[in-house]
Amino acid sequence: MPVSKHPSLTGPVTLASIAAHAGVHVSTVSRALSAQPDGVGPETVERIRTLAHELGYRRDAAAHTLRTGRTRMIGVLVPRLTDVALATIYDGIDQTATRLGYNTVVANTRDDVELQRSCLDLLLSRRVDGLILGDSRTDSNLMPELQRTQVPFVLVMRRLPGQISITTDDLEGGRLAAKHLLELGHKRVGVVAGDPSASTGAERTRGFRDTFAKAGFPIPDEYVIDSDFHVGGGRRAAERILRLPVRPSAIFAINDFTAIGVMGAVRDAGLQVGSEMAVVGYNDLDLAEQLPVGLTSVRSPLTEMGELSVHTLLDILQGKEVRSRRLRPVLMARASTLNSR
Amino acid sequence: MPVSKHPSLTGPVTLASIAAHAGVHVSTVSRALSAQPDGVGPETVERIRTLAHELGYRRDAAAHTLRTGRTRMIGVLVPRLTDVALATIYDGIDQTATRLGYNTVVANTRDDVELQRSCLDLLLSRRVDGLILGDSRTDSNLMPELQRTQVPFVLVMRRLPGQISITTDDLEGGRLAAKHLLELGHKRVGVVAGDPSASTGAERTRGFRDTFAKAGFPIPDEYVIDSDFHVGGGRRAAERILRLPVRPSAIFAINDFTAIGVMGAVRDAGLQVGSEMAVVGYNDLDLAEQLPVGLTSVRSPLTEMGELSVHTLLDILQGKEVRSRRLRPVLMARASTLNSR
DNA sequence: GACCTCAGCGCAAACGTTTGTCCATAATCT
DNA sequence: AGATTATGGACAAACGTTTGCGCTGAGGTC
Repeated sequence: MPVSKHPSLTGPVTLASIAAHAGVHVSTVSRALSAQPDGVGPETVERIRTLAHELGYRRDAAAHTLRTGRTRMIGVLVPRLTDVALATIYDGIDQTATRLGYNTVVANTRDDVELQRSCLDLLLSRRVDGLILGDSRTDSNLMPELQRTQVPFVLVMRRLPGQISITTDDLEGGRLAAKHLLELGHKRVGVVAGDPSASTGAERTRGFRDTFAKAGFPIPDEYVIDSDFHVGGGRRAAERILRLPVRPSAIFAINDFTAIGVMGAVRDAGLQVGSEMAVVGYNDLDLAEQLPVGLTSVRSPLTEMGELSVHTLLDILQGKEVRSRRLRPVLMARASTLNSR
Repeated sequence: MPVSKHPSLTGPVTLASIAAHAGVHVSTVSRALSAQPDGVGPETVERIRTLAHELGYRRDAAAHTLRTGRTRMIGVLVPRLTDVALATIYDGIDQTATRLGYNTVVANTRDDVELQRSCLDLLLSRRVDGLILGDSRTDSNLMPELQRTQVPFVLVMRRLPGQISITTDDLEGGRLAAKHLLELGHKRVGVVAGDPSASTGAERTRGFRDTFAKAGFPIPDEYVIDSDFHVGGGRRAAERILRLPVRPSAIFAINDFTAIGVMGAVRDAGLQVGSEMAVVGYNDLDLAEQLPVGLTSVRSPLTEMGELSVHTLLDILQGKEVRSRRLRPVLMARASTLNSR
């Protein structure tokens, strides 16, 4: 416990103040407090360390960064943390980073290109050692600018051509959902397609549509509604789908939150989720299984993606060769489709 | 666009390098780039600013902090961001802070007292101007230590006696839930009580139990199960409640996520949520309304709590007098209780 | 025309670290 | 015993900003 046994120094406790107390030079204190105290006697190290602890010393991050040029910080950009999928990835990132001696600082860009730029500026001016981007979009041209800064980065969750990324195989995920519905006999289906500028939205939708097309049941464009990635967007998109002249028997939603919105719309249309309208989500958040009607969902290993993105970034920082990874999705079938015999 | 018209300077662009280009002193550049450029000619300001922009200058946060002692950063501590309620609060915090010219840095403490301390150390060594704590616990003694650091802070979501906090009136929220169930004729109910060391858990539960007791139906201890705040914890607690010799007709869950876990357990026990087992949640996340069985929930203004906590903290920073706030909760009745006639 | 004012800018110190270099003392070797 | 080598520590510079102060010269006042 940093008790104030040494009331003489009231101001902020710095290396200099510790040095004054210990009667040594500030550089000695610095070395004594460093991880490998070279060139300082063992008992001096001990004496200084306990003194520092007693005084409640905390290394000043700003000064440290200024001097060394390194922050041991990695910046993370996500669309929004209220999306549990992204929050889970960030959780994986933060845990792994912490374990490896790094800190993270996260910013929400709301899928807004302007905000993306300003958040990036912020992180760069904080001199992050590297970046993990969870919000990459095909309609933004941040990448060339980013590469000019020389700050290493990896993408997570969403891909972009030519960039290192850690994602799930979203094409395959879309296919899995489609095959599942096809096996259950669905021929006419709707899609809540998410944001086409995000690779998640685009690829999950494409994998899904391609599979239905190959099976002989191409999905007309009016059955595919773009949306955001949230409950409200799913709800609104589903309302449009349910108003179509020929109602589909199943709806594939781009993620679990939009799927819940779909469920709400289906319910309010007087239909039973599962028996009268099959619903498939994506990500398999832990709440999917517990919903009153268990939600069939394509599981993607979110925490693992977070971990992997940190490891990849750190490999880059150490000059290692790295490659993109696409993790394998798995379909978890539940009542929201299985009760649709 | 920061085009590299000036290839001469390849290194990082600093005030000094701009000064060299412009043929002025570094201090002039500093002033020209500051918000109110005093003592610099208007045309010099203009010239330097465009030059800085062309070179892609970004103020070095570390040096700025080191010199000024201020960071315009506020640190935020939350149990975990995968909890949508906390993520929403953080979203409110971050948006408001950004709007007011502050940045936020968040850390997850997982309701772990050890982690709390180390995260706090981290934020303090980063010299945050103030702190917003969303993870305060009655079983941790961080407060005295924190007060010694002189860094201003406010609590959000959870209260602690004697500290400035922005919360909802959780006692009242618990009462609202109880009154609602009493009006519907429920006499024997279970409670998924959350973490008793968090004021949210303790007070929602207390308000709920007190109201039932006053109505003549005290809730026995074995019908009140402590839990965490997540889906899995809700599920496990509900499983225990459902195994009780005399099964209750309703379950009050400490938040919406645990309520979803309760719904899963109820469903798997072969009961219909709503008609056979009423369920009440807390927070009214936007997904509550859209669930296959709409979840009755006590709405708490999460985003507003976030905003208010920032304003309060900034008021403290400006030396203003501030007071704790308890926002009013509202019960949103839906199918998970209304279909339980 | 001498004096003052003040705008515009340069000078230098300081913030708290880290780290290469150097010096004194003590220990080791021949 | 003298020369050499570790060893423990001091010294000082540097990282990029900000900011109080001082200097110069142009314009205004009497």
